Amino acid sequence: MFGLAAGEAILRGMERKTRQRDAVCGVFERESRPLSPLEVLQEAQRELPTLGIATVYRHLRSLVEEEWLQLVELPGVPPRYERAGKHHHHHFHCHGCGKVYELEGCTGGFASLVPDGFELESHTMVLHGRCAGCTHAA
Amino acid sequence: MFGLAAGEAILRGMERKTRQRDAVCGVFERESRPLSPLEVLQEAQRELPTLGIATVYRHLRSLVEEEWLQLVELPGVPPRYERAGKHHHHHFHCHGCGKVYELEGCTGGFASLVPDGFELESHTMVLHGRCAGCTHAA
DNA sequence: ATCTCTGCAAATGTTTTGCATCAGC
DNA sequence: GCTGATGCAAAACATTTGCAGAGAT
Repeated sequence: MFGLAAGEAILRGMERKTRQRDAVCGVFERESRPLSPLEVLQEAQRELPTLGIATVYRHLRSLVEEEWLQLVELPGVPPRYERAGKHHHHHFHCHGCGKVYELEGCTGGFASLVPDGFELESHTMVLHGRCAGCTHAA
Repeated sequence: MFGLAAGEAILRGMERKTRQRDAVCGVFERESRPLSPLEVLQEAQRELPTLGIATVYRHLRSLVEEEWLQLVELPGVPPRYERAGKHHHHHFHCHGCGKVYELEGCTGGFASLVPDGFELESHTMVLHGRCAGCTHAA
C-alpha cells in the first residue's frame, strides 16, 4: 500500500504565488458575500484584466482543497465560494439581483423529519426573497 | 395592449396525446419520488425505447407549465420533478445512491434569521445523508 | 390534410482539460 | 533553468433549439 491515505488530495497544485492567485484571493478578502466564479473573474479582472476564466476555476478548486475556501451550493444557480472556517450558517438568495448573503444562526430540529432507517448527516437551508437593496429599488 | 396577462404561458404546446407523453406521465404516476430528467428517460424507455432525451425535456417543461409537475431544485445536483399540488414539504438527498425522497412537515421559524430590510418569500431545506437502502448496504 | 410532436444533430452555457508558452522560484 | 501556472482553444457535460419527417386529430 504505497498510496495516499483516504481523503488526501492527489492533485494539490497551485502552490506558487502568482499575480493571478493573489487577485483571486484578494477578491474574497475584500468581499464577505459568497461569490460565483463569474463574480470572482469580473472583480479580479479589475486588478488583472488578462485573467482567464479557466485560471479562476483552477484556483477556486485548489483553494477549496486547501480549505481556504468553502463551496456553497444553492438550488438552481451556479455554485458560490466563501472563506472557509466560518461557524455553521445558512444563506439568503435574492432573486432580484441574484446575490447570495450569509445568514447567522440555524433553527435546528430537522432530525424529526427524517424517516426511520435514514441517516441524517447534514442539512442545507436557503431563504429566498429580496435583499434590502432590491426591496427599496422595487 | 394585445398581449397576454402576466404569468400566462407564451408557449403552451404538447397538448396532443402521444405515446411519448403517456410514457413520461406514466413514470410519475408509478413513482412517488422526485425524478431527474435522466431517471425519467431511463424509466420511460423501458416502455418506449426510441424515446429521446429532448422529448423528455420538452414534456417536463410543458408539464410544469401546465402545473401537472413541479420543479424541485436542489443544491449541486440536476433538477428533479415531482407531481404538483402536494402540501408544503422538503426533501432528503441520499449521497449513496443519489436518490431524492420527499419528507413531510417543516420546522418553520426561518423569519428570525432574515436581516432587517430583507423580504422573505420562501425557503428551501434539504437534508443530506443516507437512505434506508444505502445505510443497510454500507 | 393539417399541424403538432418527435428524433436527430447542432447550438448553448458552464466547467474542465490539453498544450505551448510564460513566469516564479 | 527547471517546473509549475497561465491563457487559449477544444472537450465534456447538461440542456435547448432548428429542422425535416412521422404521427395525431
